[in-house]
Amino acid sequence: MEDTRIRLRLYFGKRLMFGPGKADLLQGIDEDGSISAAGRRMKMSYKRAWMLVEEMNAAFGEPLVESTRGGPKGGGARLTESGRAVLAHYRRLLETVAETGSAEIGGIRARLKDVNDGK
Amino acid sequence: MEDTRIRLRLYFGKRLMFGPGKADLLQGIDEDGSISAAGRRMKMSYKRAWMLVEEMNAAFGEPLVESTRGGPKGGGARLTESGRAVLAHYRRLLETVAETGSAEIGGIRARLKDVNDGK
DNA sequence: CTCGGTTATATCCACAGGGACACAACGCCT
DNA sequence: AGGCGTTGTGTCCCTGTGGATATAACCGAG
Repeated sequence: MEDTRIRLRLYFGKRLMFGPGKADLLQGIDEDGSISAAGRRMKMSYKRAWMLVEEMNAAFGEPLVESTRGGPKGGGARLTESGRAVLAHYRRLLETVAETGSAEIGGIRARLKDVNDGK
Repeated sequence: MEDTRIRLRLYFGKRLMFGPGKADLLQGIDEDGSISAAGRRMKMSYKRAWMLVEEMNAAFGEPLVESTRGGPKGGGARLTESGRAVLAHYRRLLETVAETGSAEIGGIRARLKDVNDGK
């Protein structure tokens, strides 16, 4: 039952798509305080991580990630209030989908081969 | 408001992912009665269309698409009852998500730049 | 018995996306 | 002043995903 994963992407015009990758990256930055550290942890090249951040910051009214260069630890990055809000919205959206969609998802799942839900 | 599109993919184990591409293809086959016609219409190579069909048929207990070769019109394909059911479940799932998720989606959307929602 | 249009399948190849790598800029701390 | 670790940016190259293409099998219609 729990090997069913949902991936949900939002497309706003052609400007931005927000999905699992960006969400995880935001969370990683929030936890690690660093773009590169978050990228390493999720096995994403720094270039890619940085591109995603830039894309988000460009698409939203105020940036979701603030970064600083230099300093004691070389620099770092952290989520803005807006960044945390967007991430929270996305997380809650996924929860809602998992709940309200369970019937339809179950309907599809029931027709799958290999009904190893026993146990 | 309506330029927000939702793409939702379901992953069952590592066996199958069902998403917009396969759903549209199923619908196309249902309407056209042909894999190649459906593929052409949605600008998908026959190879790709056929691969998707094979993947689905292999993953589900009973095939979603039945196909025949030869005959008056060369052959054709049509959805099984199971295929129509899966497609219907997926469509309804998307509707449910759009409804129950509108609050959270709106929350994200509100923070986007270029607030051109004024008509 | 050939024609037509489709399913089914294999081979080859172009191309974009992303990774690896290199390097500059930055600023605090010792 | 120099070092450190990060952000920021460019360049090259590899890979694998899918497109293009070719061909066989199929079968009723005319």
